[in-house]
Amino acid sequence: MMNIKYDHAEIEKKWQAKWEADHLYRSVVDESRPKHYALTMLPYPSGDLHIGHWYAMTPSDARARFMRMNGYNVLFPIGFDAFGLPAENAAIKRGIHPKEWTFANIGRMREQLKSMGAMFDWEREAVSADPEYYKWTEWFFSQLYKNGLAYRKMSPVDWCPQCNTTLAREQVWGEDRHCERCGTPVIKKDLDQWFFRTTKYADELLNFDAIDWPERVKTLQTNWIGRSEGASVVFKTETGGRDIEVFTTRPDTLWGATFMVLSPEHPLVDVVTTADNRAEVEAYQAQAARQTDIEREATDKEKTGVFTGGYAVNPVNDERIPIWIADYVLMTYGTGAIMAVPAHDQRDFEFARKFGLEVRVVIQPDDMEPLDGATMTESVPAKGTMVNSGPLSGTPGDRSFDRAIAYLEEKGVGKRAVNYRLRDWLISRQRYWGAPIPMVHCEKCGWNPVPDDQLPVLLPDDVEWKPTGESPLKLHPTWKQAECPVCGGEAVRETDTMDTFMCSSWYHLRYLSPHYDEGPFDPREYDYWMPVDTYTGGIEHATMHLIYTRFFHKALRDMGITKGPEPMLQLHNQGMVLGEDHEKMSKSRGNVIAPDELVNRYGADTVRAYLMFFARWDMGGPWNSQGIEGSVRWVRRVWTLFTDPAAAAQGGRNATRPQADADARRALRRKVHQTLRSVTRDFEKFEFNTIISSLMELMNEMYRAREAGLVGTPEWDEALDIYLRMMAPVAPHMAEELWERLGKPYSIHTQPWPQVDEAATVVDEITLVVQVNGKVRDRITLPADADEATVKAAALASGKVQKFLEGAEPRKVIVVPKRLVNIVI
RNA sequence: GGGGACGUGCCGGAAUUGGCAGACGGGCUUGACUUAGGAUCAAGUGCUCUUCGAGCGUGCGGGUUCAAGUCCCGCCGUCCCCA
Repeated sequence: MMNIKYDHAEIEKKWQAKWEADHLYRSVVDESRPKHYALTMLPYPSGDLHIGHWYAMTPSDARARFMRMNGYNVLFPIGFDAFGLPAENAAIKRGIHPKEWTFANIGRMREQLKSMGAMFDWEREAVSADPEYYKWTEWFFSQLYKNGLAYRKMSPVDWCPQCNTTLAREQVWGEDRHCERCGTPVIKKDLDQWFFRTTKYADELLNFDAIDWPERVKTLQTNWIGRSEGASVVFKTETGGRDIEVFTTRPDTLWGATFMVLSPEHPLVDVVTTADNRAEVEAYQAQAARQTDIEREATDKEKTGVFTGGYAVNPVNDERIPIWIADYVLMTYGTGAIMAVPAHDQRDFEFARKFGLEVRVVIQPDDMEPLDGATMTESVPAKGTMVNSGPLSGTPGDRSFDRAIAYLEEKGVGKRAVNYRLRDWLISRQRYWGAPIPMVHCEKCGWNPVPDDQLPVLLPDDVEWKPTGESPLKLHPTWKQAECPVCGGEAVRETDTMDTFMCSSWYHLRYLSPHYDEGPFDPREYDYWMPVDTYTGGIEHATMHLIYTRFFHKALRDMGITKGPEPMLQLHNQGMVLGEDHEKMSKSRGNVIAPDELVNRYGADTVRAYLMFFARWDMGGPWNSQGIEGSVRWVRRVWTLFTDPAAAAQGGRNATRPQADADARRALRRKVHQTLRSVTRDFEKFEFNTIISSLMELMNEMYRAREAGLVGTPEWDEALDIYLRMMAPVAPHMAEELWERLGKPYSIHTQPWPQVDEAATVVDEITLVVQVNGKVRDRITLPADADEATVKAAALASGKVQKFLEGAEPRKVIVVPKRLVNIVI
């Protein structure tokens, strides 16, 4: 008697233990087989595994398993992005050391991850907070520094007063410019900080030729980098003798520049401001500093500003134009100064009208009435023929841009220029729990990197936790003391640590050889496994991690450390699992779904199946605790079908049923191979929800086949075999158990993916829809190879069709082979 | 204000890319088996009309086409990114 009961806890425990003991998921370099590097974004060890982790990882795992069954040597590693602020906050709040907190969380999450039954190669686990890992994070910093890609600069940076640290531009979100992590609005601070020269790679980062990534991500990155072409133009000032450089995308409007506007923070404000205007200017600067960038730039806001008293000279016509300051000009875009062309820029126009400045038309669009600066009620930003523009007057709109630049270059007052919105990556963090920046400062020799043989600069364990806003490293009595690597004298360590995005920019490389100590990775492993073939994770990293990691790869490539144009060839983003209330899950809303409870109750296989089934993976959607019953039933019914196949046959009327006929057997085989075809295609395309529906359909068909007495036929046996192989990536434990019970060789996960027998999928009879004027009126069954004339005749012969024709002669008959006939009258 | 995504039964979602709208699942209704049912099995389930049959139906309004959820134009709504 077979075991009828499906005990998921026992089965999952049994196979997880066996797989681990057998190293079933160990991936090693094997030149004889094609490789496939499947990577899922590494988790932050926050404490507990979230359903979102399951949603990101288990379909990725299923895909990796599918690739493995398709003959690839698959690497599917996992690790932890273990540095970061929450650990430190826990330390401040509860007095637990960040290291202790982090590694305890990792221990718990490791077990939770194992309950997924994923094919992670745990022997490659990498933890970014481990010294054997961050040694190399530091080493990469030194490499970037030595190659001129890391530099220190005093600049106004975004500071989160809650987290007490600076943030990269990418970590500042939303209209109110809040901290990505805690939601607190950021403020500006002038600080000496370390930056990476990401802007050097701006153009290359805009090139996506070598990668197959979602359009959405490419668009986000393109917009983020924000390349615009134009000209940089130098305006001489009358006072102070220093020049103001501006960037403009409209050099063709230069003759219409009737004033200049500096950002209130612009360094030349002090220089150009006259004594009479100084008080007013300083008052305005103070007021602007209190506003957020968004408030300042809001287009519906009344324009404000003050005159500095200073004048500049428009280089194209030598006219004297006043210099104003206004908060709508931001220091962070371009040069922090603009030439104002009110006739052709709306913000400049509003400003000019408010303060009574001249509006001078220099562009006349061909399809508009002649413009008049004195009376126009809004700016005209369209291109058009240049007018009132000295020697360039009359230049048509399609040539104005290039001619204006040529003129500037000829006169030596400006040149073609490209501006990027992308900033250099600010990586300094004034916190303890991060990879130390391996730099020391000596009074005599300045900043120098810690020599490689002294890496890693270890974080001290004995630090004080005070919510002072200062890094504990700064307060440590001895840690800062160092020896200057150049002169051997006394030097001071950098106490800032690195942004954790630095750690995650190269974790895919550390997985290759997590314990290798002659370099960040073993080159043999690199040559075999890299690049990553499929990368999966959330879209929220589009302008952060995914830009950083591309930059990192390219910078390293130029140093000869990595190879190839890109680190990750294909990217797939999963959506988000929402709460049952259709809202984003959060503790405060109380709509969080805990995967551990689900696994206890239903088993990992069922949870995996439901996560793949309930929504399109790239879209995500609301959790439904009622809906998971569908997956529960599917798993259970499959179990019953396999463990009790003869029940129906033995149990009653079916016992007396004659042997199934050839048609039924052929129909079963057809359904099996049709399902195999669509499941294979859907796995290739990461369309998991339709994989599960196809498997459900086939199961329903197999139940009918069982009723029809097909158990024991070769077609039935083939169906069982193929069914389990298709199911193995989705429900690995149950598939393995049933595979064993069928007496097949261990392990199902090393079996080849079945091949579609196209001949078996061929149908010999098809049902055609017959429409009259596009409305379905009848269905006719014909041989699949019936020719058009036969189809037409059969359609017209239909009694129902005749009724609708009412004797009329068809004007047209359209035959779509194997689909329908449309009779037009 | 600019860019992008989305809008399909009561609900989650399918639709081979212009060819039977609503696959698969949840829920619900009815029935069977049961001491019992939040188990299992079977049937039904877009809306409207009187059943047969027909009409209508993929956010709204137009268009192209023999044929539109799918393509085009204009709106409305939701969400995201950038200003």
